[in-house]
Amino acid sequence: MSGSTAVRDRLRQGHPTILDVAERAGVSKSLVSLALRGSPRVREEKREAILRAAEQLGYRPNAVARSLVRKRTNVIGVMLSDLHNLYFAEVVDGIEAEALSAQYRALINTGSRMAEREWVAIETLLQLRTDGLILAGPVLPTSLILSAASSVPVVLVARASRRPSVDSVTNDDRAGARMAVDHLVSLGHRDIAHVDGGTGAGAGSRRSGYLEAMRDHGLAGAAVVVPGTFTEEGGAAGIDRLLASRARPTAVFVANDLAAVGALHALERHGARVPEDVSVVGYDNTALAALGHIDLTTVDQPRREIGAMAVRLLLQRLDDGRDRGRHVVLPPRLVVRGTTKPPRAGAVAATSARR
Amino acid sequence: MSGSTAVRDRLRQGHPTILDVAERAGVSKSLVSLALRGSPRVREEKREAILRAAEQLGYRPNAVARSLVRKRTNVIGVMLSDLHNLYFAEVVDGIEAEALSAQYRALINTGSRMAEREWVAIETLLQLRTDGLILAGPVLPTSLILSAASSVPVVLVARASRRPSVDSVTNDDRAGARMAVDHLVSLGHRDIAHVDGGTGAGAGSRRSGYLEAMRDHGLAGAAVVVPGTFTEEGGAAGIDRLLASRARPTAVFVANDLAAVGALHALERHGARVPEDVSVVGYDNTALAALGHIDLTTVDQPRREIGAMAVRLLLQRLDDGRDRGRHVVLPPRLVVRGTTKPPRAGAVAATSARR
DNA sequence: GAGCTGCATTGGAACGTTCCAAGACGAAGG
DNA sequence: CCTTCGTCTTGGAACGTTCCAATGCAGCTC
Repeated sequence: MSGSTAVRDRLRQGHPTILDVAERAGVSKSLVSLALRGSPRVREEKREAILRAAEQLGYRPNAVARSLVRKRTNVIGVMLSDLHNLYFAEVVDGIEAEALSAQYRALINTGSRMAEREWVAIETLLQLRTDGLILAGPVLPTSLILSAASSVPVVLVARASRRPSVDSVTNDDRAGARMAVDHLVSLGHRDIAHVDGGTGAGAGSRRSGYLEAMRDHGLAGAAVVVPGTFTEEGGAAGIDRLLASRARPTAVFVANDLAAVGALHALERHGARVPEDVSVVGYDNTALAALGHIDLTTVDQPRREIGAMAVRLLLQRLDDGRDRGRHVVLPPRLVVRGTTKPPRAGAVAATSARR
Repeated sequence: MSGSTAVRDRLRQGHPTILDVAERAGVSKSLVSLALRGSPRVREEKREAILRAAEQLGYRPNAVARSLVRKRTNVIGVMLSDLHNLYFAEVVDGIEAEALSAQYRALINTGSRMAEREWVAIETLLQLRTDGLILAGPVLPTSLILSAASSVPVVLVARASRRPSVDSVTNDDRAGARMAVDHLVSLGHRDIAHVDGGTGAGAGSRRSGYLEAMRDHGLAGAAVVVPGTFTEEGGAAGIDRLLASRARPTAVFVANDLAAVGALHALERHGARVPEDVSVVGYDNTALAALGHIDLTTVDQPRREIGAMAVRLLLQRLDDGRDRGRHVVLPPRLVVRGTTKPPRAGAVAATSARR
């Protein structure tokens, strides 16, 4: 017995285990396990001895071993398509807060916006046996998402899904786009263009929302959509294309904040002042929009809430055994800042006259 | 034998294991293990049968079990103090690329800039037995960092260290600050103020670099430092304070980009045009600075390289058994954009006259 | 045809936990 | 004095891998 102790000591290089604690406290490994997990049926005196021994040895539970036997890691894997997009930072805040309060940990992995890298990230999380997966803004094909979902609960964030095997949390892009248009119309704008987001997540719905709102306001004839992307360059290129083809509109609704900043700069280049000559509305209310120097009117997505909801959906599948798909759509909110104001009298008249 | 098979099948709910694959392929678990890891000493015919069986069952290796026996997870834990800071996004790119090429995975956890949450994040990674830890911009006390470092190799990013047990990678903040000043001086500025970064990482060195450079240019008398922070508000408040106390300088070096954007806005508020009236230089060259609408002259940190270097330092300890501390300091680089230009003749004259 | 060699394959132990059925022990009850 | 009970404690099995020593077997040599 003391022989085996000697061997343990001699060979020890790594972390102390529950057996080391047991030996030092003079109890069995089982009791150590019980005590460390706070079981009420451990005699007070032994509990103290065990905690003391663990403390002295610098014992730290091995989550790997625990996960193996429990068949649960209590970890939620988060695949972030793009760390550079500030939009996701706050979503992650919501995920972490909600996960923590349910005794789960969130582990993040990123995909650098490339389908292949995203799959590597997901495969890694699956091999680590995370209890559930949150995919934030994935660009990879639905078939791969479904294949991941066949082995673990999956929630999609910022990408819609109708599948019963994959939950999703999105904001109501269509409604948000309508809010943007409604706001501009209420300021007196009628000549409102849209720089769209191409294949970006939610871009299609934002475009539809814009078109619907224009129609509802009787402005279908004034609606113009120019192609763009969710990038600064995309927004700037959209403005260039817009101004090349027609008279300057009095307002532009751009598909997201980053593109809106690009649009702001392009308008400036073209000699148009914002908001005096042209009003600009973005989408997402990222930290960028809130900068004093940019001060962009935009549509806010409840990002923390989106993250928290994603975790809740996961836990419902994990703990309550739900197996029907849930697709939550959260309402956005207009945030009025400095890039929108009523059009100048002349501009309005011109547009009215044209109709 | 077929009895136990039936039991396995009936009870199967979770993931298929190596045993399921072995059974289906008609070989032992050991051979499956060998084949899946690409050992050359498995007969071709069996290898194919095994791969086919694994494929059909949708087998996915259990990294938890593997880690337990190998006593290695091949995972590098990354604790990010703040996801909202774009500075770290690119550092993570470097970390991921370098880790991937060395067959490691990077797993990220965040601390929300609160020491307590940072410790939770680190503790989680330690319990998961990540092979090494990269702490990016941690705010927690050195004692805790040392305690983590006693059980696993730790590299600090964007926080200097002199300890032998903890490696670090930083940029040469002092040299970067000098570059900023040198640039302004070479444009003809002499009245150059500095809005500092308070307790932010590197802020102290940037301040020293500024003061040294001013002294070296014979401008010690013109040096002014006003307190700020690494935030937009910090930069704006710095400008407010600066202009309240004295005549407007012709140039300002602000401790980081975010604060510089705040400064830009504050200067605008005070009726000073940038760069016509005042030149502004930031630090970090984050994505923010590159926005066309902001176009900030700034000092670039080689962020990808910093991340990659952090991984390399970790691997040296892990694989080559290095145990002396290494503290790498990488050179920054000036990026000239639109917020700096020579001072107007009058302004220079005024300052010169004053001396 | 016995012994050797080398290759392909195998079973068992180990990793550090949790869980479970069962053990030890003293007190209470008959 | 023997049971029974309850409380606290224990050893062994299991989780899914990897690693290692050992086995089987074919072909070769003498």
